[in-house]
Amino acid sequence: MMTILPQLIQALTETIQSLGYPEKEIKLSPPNNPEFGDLSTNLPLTLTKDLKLDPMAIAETIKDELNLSDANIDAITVTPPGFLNFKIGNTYYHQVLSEILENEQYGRGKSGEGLTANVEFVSANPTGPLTVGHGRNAVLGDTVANILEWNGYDVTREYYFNDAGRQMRILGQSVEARYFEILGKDYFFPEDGYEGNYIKSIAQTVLDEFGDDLKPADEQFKTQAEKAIFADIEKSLFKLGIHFDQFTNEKTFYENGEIDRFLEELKAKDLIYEKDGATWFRATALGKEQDRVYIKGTGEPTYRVPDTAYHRDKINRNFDLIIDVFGADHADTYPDVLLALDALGMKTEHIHVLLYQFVTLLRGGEKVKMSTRKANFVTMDELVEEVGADVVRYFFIMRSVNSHLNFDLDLAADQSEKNPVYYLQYAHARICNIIKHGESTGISSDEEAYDVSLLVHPAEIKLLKRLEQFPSNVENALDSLEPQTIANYLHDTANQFHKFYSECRVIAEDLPLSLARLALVKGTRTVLSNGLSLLGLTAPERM
RNA sequence: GCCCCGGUAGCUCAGCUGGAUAGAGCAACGGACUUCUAAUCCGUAGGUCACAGGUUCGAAUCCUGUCCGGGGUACCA
Repeated sequence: MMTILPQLIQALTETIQSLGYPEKEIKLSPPNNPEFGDLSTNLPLTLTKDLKLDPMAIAETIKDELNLSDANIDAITVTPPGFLNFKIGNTYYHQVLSEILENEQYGRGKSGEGLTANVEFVSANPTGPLTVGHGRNAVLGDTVANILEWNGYDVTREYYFNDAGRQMRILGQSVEARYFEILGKDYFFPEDGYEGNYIKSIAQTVLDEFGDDLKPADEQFKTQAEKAIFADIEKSLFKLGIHFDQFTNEKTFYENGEIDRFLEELKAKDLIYEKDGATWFRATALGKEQDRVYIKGTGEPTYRVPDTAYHRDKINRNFDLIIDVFGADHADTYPDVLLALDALGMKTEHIHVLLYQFVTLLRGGEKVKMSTRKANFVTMDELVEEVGADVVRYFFIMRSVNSHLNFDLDLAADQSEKNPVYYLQYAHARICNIIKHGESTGISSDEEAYDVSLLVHPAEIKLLKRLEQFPSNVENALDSLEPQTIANYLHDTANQFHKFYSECRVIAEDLPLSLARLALVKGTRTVLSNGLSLLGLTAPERM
């Protein structure tokens, strides 16, 4: 079936050509006011200047010249100051419904077919449990990966971590201190050490497994801490329905020589120099305001170095699309990474950074200050335990990444029955119940012929119009990488369904109408269920 | 100082690649269940889209400036 939008654009293009008008990009969009029809274009307004004519007159001329006999257009109108409006015939929407019912995967796009994508997200170092702060990253990354997959991409979900740096060293020392504390021996708790109780239980585990004669600075303190914490992190992610295809360790790039090689190459381009006992990256030579330290006086590289080597590695793995999900605190660092890669002649245009603003947790109306080190945080596990994975995912995905997110714990927990995610799921559950009810009374559109053209009630048509927009909505989410648009779409669709439900009885005396409405209800279920699964939410059959 | 993000209803936020009368949820008020699920629907009330200029036929949306909040500007990540 031909979608109506390209059909209209083509007809308009041909018309302005035959009229000898200059070529313009043609935009068609649904007007706010339904009285103006289903699609409107400002084309006449954009032509006003070139033609030096009244836009209303241009609109009338185009209208008269348009040949839309093949399309399902019921009416074309012209409204001030110069809009051209199209009213789409119900037949078109009836065809859309038939299409949905033939295709369980309605809305799936093909633009990523044959392409690969890498989505790097979470990437929290294993120094403690995942906090709510990591939750936004995790849900965002996983949802974007879902969207890419749904559009045909072969997606690798990747978690990058660092177990060679300062944070991890202090983690090991923290465990070591608790170990000797348990043994009643002298111990040294590091400045900036990790204070959480989980450190003590890791120390106890080390004691149980390795005995009481470990010496200070034994590797096992750090190794066991990392192992235990990583196991917890993976468990927490699993509860949110998130899994990773690959974990990449920063250490790899030291061991395989990539970092040395990378530094050598920059040096060959005179982008590396020594000053004040440190090694610097000459970013100013590439247009930046200041140079950056690459290797500290202590001999330890700064995080930019392995990060850059890691990104080079991702580029070399030949993904068609590379996505990094970072918190706002990384806003200033990734440009340096890209800069160094550009300087080495690597292509970076296919790297997209998804930068999200921070989450503020509210409890009892108060901001909850969080620090992993101080163990003063709300973990993802606690949150998921309290409100459930669906609510957590929906809360994190329903807002734009550019917005600071206030997560009110009391609201999420206490008023969970009024949570918007239930609104969507309830629509799905209602649908399932209607279908079940139909079957119990011997009415099923699976078994009997139905006639979609019986759907003419305004509530039915409005719902159909929503369903028709699902594919373009998904496409839009893919292009913009803004998953909240899908959440918004689903909310509107559920709203249209609930209205339909309250106005139109599905299973009723009129058998042909019942069957047609049952078909509409099933089409709605397909859209809701596909949309919910894109967001990683469950689609319950009962609530 | 400079850079990034935000400022829209009482609260949390959509809408922002310029369109026609600015929306939702929560909170408030008033209606609708002998009916396929009332976790729903209908209605009322609620706005100087931070402020000031500019561009345009048209600005919440684009540009400039100011103010406020968050983040960054580390030899932390």
